Amino acid sequence: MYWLMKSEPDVYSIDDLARSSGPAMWEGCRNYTVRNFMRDRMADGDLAFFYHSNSDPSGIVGVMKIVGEAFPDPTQFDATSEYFDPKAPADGSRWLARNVVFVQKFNRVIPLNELRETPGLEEMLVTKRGQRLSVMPVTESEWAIVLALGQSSL
DNA sequence: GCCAACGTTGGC
DNA sequence: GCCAACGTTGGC
Repeated sequence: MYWLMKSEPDVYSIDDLARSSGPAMWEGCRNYTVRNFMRDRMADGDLAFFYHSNSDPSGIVGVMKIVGEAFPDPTQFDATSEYFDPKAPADGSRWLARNVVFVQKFNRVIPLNELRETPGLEEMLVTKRGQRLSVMPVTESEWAIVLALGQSSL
């Protein structure tokens, strides 16, 4: 499957991922729909768009790859972390993380506005009003269209 | 910084 | 199990 995963670049950007020598942990997701995606639908080797949220402009900035399986997010047990969850069951099943590796940074940001205006992306979840999931599926045709935009030098 | 949308919590 | 209150996301 294909995915879109959001991060605020002030917190973690695609440049941070590109600098990372090995896999990076995608942590801190605290939404059950996202948890279920990461647990049940996401697979080793899946590709994902890296989306910068709360940015100027917000948009898709590159591609990464999921490596390995889901595992308990260690930040849920870390009292010093902003992601600490005092009610998290000890088995770690409430909040999961995934490892990701950098694949490519696009020549340019593909802003949300452009996604909304691009034929074929009318149903893309990230363009929907009120859509707040930080991890969401992308269809194969959406993937191909966005990838072509990202590899153009417009 | 505003606020719409929507997820989560908790009283009942 | 309903639903009001509250918290969070994230575009603008």
